[in-house]
Amino acid sequence: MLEVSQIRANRQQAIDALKKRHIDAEQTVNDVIGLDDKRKHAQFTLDQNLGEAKKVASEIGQMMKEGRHEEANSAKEKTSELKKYNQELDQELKQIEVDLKNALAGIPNTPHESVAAGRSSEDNETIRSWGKAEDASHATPHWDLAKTYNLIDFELGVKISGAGFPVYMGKGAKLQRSLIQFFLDQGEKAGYTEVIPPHLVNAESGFGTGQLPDKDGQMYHAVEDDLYLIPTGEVPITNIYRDIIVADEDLPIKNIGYTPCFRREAGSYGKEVRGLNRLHQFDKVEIVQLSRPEESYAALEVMVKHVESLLQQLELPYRVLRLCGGDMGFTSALTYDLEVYAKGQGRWLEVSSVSNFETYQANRMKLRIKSKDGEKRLAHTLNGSALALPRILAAVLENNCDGNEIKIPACLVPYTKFDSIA
RNA sequence: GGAGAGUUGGCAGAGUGGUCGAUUGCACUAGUCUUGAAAACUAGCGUGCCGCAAGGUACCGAGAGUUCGAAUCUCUCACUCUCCGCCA
Repeated sequence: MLEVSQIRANRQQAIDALKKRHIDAEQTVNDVIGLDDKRKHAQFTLDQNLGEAKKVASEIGQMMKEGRHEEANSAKEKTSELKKYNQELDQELKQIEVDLKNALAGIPNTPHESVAAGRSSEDNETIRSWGKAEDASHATPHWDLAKTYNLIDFELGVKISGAGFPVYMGKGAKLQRSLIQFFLDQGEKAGYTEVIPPHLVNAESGFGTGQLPDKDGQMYHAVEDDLYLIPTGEVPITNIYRDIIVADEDLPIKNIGYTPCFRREAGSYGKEVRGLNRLHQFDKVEIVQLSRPEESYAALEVMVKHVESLLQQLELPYRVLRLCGGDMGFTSALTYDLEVYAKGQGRWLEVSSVSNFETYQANRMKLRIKSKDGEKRLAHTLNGSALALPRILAAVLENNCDGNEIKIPACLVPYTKFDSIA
């Protein structure tokens, strides 16, 4: 959620920045400022009236104490009208606050100045790439390899749950688990503290990181208990710090966590989503940072480098993209996507998304920093996949198969305890 | 799932209708004292909103209600603890 004070101070910049998302925010921004004006006025009037009511009440108390009952009774009668009026004002103020919050929550984050104004993934900018994306028209896609080598059973998953819920088996399961362990260990080396958060969250948490109300239909909802299955570890891990004031000297705060992720992916079908490319349940290791505003963009770069080092150790060719305004998530100010080249499909697969949300999530969550001299300000939040498992697994299988056996990348062998799948 | 007891500021813990946003202790910050530290003493020390400020206003788990007036009374919900039941 954008801050009203920022919108007021930089009204035109905000509108211009949102144009990169192809949103004309002029009307909404004016509405927000108008509602905020109304809110301030209503708050002022209410406070004044409450003060008056309070004064009368304490006077009555004094009269009662002194036994002046008649005076007290006549004063009581006079206050009833004031009381009624205050109730109306209170309702009015609450309504304005709800309207204002809804209007604000409906505005996406303002893109960073480096973000281009494109419309779709076509307009994303490739920042750099590593490794060679070999032509391999004869290479095999992972869904065939998974079957040949008995690593993943997609049909079995269909029986148990439905499409998009694969069953990993034997060395496939071990490889998956090894990747998770490798990612966690690398994160710990980079200074992240591991957490294992809940996999179901309440609506407040969903709102805090911005999944609600924007992406309501994309999450599984356990209606009976009004809990949502997490679409990413970002939600529970970032919400650890909801309604928290952190001491400046405790920053940056760096957490890493492995969680399964659940996404409804309503309406997806076709070869783009075949095999492991898009699932309803998948595993991911997520890194989250809370940062001082002036340090958040430096932190973002370091996070991207961390993800790159994982891909390099896995020897997977990749490229780093800076997303354009039209392709960027609702809550993000700047997002880098990392894509690996999957030889068997001849495609780039998105395996990580690293974002700086600036104060957008912090404002929703009321996550603040308190400096030594008592000054309070909103923190910046950042997160990134480090990494998302299924597509990494797909790329590892496709890129390391020589037609005979699949070689395990050296960095994983200490975890898998086998160096090839034959 | 059943029965009972609770939920107050960073922590502990008073407060059962009228200057209570809240006694006190600990922790924390600054100062005095000290060669330094400790101790002692002094002062400060929650959050939101309105306001240039002075100040005002709201918040005692959440929401609603009774009352001129609620931390205190009533109702609903959430959570915690104890006992019983069930269970990896």
